[in-house]
Amino acid sequence: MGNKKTRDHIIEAADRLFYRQGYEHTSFSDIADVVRISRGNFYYHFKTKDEILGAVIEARLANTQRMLDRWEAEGKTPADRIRSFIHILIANRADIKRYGCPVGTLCGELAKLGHASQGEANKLFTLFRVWLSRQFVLLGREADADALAMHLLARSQGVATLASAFHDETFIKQEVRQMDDWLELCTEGTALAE
Amino acid sequence: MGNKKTRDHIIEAADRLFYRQGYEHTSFSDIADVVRISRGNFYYHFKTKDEILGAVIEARLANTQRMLDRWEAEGKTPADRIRSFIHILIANRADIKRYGCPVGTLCGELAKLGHASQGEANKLFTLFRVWLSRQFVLLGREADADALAMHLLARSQGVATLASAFHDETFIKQEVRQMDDWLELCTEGTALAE
DNA sequence: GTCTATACTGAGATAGAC
DNA sequence: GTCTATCTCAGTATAGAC
Repeated sequence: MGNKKTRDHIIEAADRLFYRQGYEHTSFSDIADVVRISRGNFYYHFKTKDEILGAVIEARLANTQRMLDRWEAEGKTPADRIRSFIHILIANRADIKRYGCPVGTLCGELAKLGHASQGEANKLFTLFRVWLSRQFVLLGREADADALAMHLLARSQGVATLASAFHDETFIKQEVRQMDDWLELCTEGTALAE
Repeated sequence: MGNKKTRDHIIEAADRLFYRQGYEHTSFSDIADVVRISRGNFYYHFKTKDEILGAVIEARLANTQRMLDRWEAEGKTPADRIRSFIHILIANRADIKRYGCPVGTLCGELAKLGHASQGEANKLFTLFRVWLSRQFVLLGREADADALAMHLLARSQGVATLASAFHDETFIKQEVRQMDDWLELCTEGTALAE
């Protein structure tokens, strides 16, 4: 409908700013400055700030799903695909060091705010959880696939949190190596996870 | 100096509210309501909101140090002491499920705000890191003591983040069991961490 | 579809009486 | 040491011109 560009620009700018500064700490002016529109014009595209958040989460869900689909298509084995997940920590290490994980920090903030979009944001986690779980099933770990998925998610989150607190990229690489080793063990038969 | 009670009440209330609602989202009115004083009276005790945050972090640092000292005194072996750390996840699981880890979420928020007290808050992590590292040295893991400490810290953080997102206490217990097993392996000779 | 002007609210902060 | 009253400012949101 009409000009979709401005709306998309707003969502894109809001996405970045929410990640870097947090949702509550980001004002309309902040977004308007980036998009180069007036604050007034803003309300033509979104009636409230919550609405922007909704659109941002929606966009993130779509982008995440696309990424998972790509990993699914490109990875030859389930182990390869899980490694794609593990290695986003490396690919995004510069941002993670500065702003933490985009999913974890957003969900954390919305939880504290008691925000209505909490549930939607948590779906980002669910997307990864279900996808990883499926890969572990393909790996022959039907019995504990979901537990393994949650375990890996948790480790990634922890790495992001500490890397951010200590501004330490080396730590990320170190832990990624351990996760790779751990995955290796997972693929060898049906022994215990660790 | 004079009435120390009100000041302490303010710090205590602010501490709770910052944990549950986040620092930025907590207003003077929120704190004043809990302490049952007027907003005006507030400024007799603290000149700015940042000053309250400083006092809260100071109090948390002191409390954390006391807790570590207690663990040190009570734990017979280094492994026992490390287990004290791991098991705070169990002891505080109800709060963690609702509000995440008090250290991780505060440091995360201050990082996004670009707040001046970021460094002070991160000292909370350092307190745990150094203490854990010392325990691993006593365990005979001089070579990788700090890496093990960071690894354990990261896992705790990840568990707290996901437990909060999925409102899942069972997951906490499950992961704590795995961390106990992992610690067991650490104590057996000088093999690889995992 | 974009702008300017403006209303309204809540938050941090100050002044001064008691 | 605590209160009420008040100031200032930033942020969300609206109205209406262009």
